[in-house]
Amino acid sequence: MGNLAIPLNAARAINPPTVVKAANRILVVEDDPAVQKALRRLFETEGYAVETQSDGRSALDSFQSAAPAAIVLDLRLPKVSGRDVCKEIKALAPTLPIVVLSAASDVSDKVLLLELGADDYVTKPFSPRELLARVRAALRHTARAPEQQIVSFDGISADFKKMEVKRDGTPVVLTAQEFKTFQFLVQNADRVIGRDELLNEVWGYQNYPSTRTVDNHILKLRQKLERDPSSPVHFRTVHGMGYKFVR
Amino acid sequence: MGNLAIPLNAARAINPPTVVKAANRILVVEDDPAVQKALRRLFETEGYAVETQSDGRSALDSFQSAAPAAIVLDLRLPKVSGRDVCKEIKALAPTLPIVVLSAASDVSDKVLLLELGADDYVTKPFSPRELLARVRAALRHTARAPEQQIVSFDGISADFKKMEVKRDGTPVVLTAQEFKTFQFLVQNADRVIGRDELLNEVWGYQNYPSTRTVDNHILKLRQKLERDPSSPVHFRTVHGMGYKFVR
DNA sequence: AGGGTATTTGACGGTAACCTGAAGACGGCG
DNA sequence: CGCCGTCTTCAGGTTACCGTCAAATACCCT
Repeated sequence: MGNLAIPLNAARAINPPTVVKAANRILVVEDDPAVQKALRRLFETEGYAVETQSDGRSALDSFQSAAPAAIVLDLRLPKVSGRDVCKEIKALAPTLPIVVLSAASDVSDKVLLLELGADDYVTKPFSPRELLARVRAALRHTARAPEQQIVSFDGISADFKKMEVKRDGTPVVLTAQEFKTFQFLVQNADRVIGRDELLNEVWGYQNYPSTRTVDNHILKLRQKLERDPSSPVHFRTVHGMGYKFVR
Repeated sequence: MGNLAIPLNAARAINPPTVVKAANRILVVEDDPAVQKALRRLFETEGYAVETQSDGRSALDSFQSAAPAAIVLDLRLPKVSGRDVCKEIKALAPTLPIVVLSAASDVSDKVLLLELGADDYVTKPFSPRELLARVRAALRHTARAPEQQIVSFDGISADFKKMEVKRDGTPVVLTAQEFKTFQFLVQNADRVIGRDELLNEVWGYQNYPSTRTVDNHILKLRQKLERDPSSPVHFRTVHGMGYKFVR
């Protein structure tokens, strides 16, 4: 196996017999050398170990031994198309997160990506930060595989997979944004979260609403979930800072 | 949110004797005076301190002494192209986040942004909100230092993520400024910190409150956290110099 | 295209936090 | 021991922030 020039960080990944999955190793599959180099720099400065491959066949050959925590895959590749690479990897390692790089034109149908089994995608040209964010998110999802998907407290129970919330057994209808806000707050319980962070994490990179929007959604959540909305227990506001969820 | 009178105060903000990296100072590099002015207003009304430069050379000359927390950089610049500026700054200060302003045509090349090492970009014409959101996101991410997030001493325990402080197990309520002051002092324990520095770091550079303000917050902290506020043990004053926190 | 729902925006009032200025106490220094 | 500059403390006046509402816009489904 090719334990060649794997960067310093990967030094922990010894242990020949069993293939150890390095927590922060990323396999980058990209044919353009310039982009490949830039991607390597991007991820390495963020503390990831980077393994690169330039075509689909070598990617397929090497991903088992490299045992990355995530794969960044360009769709346009020589030899074996990126799509087939994606499908095949997903077949062999269904939990391994894959983030796809694709030209804007390819993305006209998201369906394709779902078929491929990709976990997320960014379209070129993309902002480096966005790619980073997506990879990190993908890592979070699978790394914390047993991320609490069902929570309950104070008569409220939520199932994030089914997108169901109940209070005292009776279903509560949350809208999309409300639900996302709720989920983010719950999964970051006890932490103070600024409005900016909420806007970035929940609303994402396409909408840039004013901060009043956040307040309104918190208001709705309080009305729907708090026993006494006028004196909230769970959705607390931290003056000058943001909000904080406690159960 | 009409902080229009702020520029006056900013004019008084002379004499940084020691070069301190202000938590929220932004360097704007933009040659068009109108845009420059607009950007200044945008960031200043949001509470950031703004430093401006009109061309690449001065940007490179000044960014070290200005010590901004982030840079907003127009790609089309006189003298030295924005691309080179970006590359060079990234070489000198890899962790300093850079958000690039560019015409749509400039980013058509997928490679460009990655090669430059920019953290994020917005294409002209851009929405002020979007730019703000991206800058904030960039700031938040790099600010995520592996600082000690939980400290305890003498019956006092603090969790900076949760923004919780307890004395002998009972919660102590700190206001936003009090908390920020506390955090900064704790994370710079045993060091004498002048009022100027405190004002820069905790209050930001743009509004320059009278020095009484700092005293007042120290007072509050002593009242809330010291066992005997009249003879402080942890929040010590260094006559003629400033304050110093010891645990 | 139309109607209904979700989301966003902007205004307004109340309230908590903040800043300021003055008066007195303390400390350093001759 | 006395002077002067610096620090502490206190109490309004002012600002900035948050919650709420209602109107405007975006979104979706038929």
